Amino acid sequence: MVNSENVIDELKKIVKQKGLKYTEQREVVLNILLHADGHLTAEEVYNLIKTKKPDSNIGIATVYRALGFLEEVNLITSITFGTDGKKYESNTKEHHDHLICTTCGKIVEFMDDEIEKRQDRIAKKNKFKITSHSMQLYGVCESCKN
Amino acid sequence: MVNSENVIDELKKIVKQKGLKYTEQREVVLNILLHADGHLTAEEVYNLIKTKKPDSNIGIATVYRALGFLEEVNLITSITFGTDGKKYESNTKEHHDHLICTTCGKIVEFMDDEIEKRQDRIAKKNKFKITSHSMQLYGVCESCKN
DNA sequence: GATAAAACGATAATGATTATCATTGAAATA
DNA sequence: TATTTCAATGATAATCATTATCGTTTTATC
Repeated sequence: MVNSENVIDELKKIVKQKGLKYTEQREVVLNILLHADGHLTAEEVYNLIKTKKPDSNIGIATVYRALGFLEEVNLITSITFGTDGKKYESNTKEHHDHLICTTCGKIVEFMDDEIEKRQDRIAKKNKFKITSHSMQLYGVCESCKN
Repeated sequence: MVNSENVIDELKKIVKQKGLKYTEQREVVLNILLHADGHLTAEEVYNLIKTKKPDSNIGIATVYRALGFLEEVNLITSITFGTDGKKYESNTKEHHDHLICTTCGKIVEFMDDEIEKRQDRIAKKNKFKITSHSMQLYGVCESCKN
């Protein structure tokens, strides 16, 4: 588990290394994801910024750009499911997969070492060099079963 | 492994059971997916129908409706990845997951019983009733490594 | 401070998907 | 078989998420 400051430093390092310019907007977007636990759409990130920093004049396009950039440099991750577009979360948490209730939208995160190991083995067998993976179990949670 | 006729019969049964009306269009869409091996977008299904049955006057909206319906009744499955929308495949094949090359788009299908078992266990532990799952490993395939 | 290029905000454009609506056609019934 | 009803269709407008454009603003370098 990494703390926020380290991640911001990481961002600064990456930006410098790529010869790009450091802007507050990317930092703000990353910060939102660092502190919101859960999975946010671009729209949700945008609205949170508007709420938390009413004076900041960030545009929705910049949010999309920042999210794209942050994902590209691997500081955040996206998953797509359901109907409301890509959802993002920061990469400071341990890696995990998702159990999703298709009725209420509740998301439970889990991790299983054995599954991870088997995934690696399968990739190796097929001569793939794995960069990431995504796994979702869909179903109905206990409180929605009734 | 099921043959096409059985699946068409299955469709007929479902439609009747739901008190709906049987139409050629849904059958045509299902047939396309039964015979195309691979994963097709709605657009691709539409174009294939246009090619294979130039006289058929099917509309793109109907293709979307048919795909939605067929997925709902579990005759086909969709996965979403990359940038060109939902992709569909028929459910006549054995269940499997996907290994996707992010460079050339190649898809390798695989199945691992141990992973499946573990998924069930995880669901049970969290008191979810699983309806489906989706798992993708992303990476670079052998021929793209160079 | 001057300069160049990156990044921005506003917003138009795009592309996939969904909704609308008048018309067609399947199937139950007379 | 003709009638009736309502699901389904085709055409297309509308929507929604995302991306591209473009003139302006910032950042980093000199």
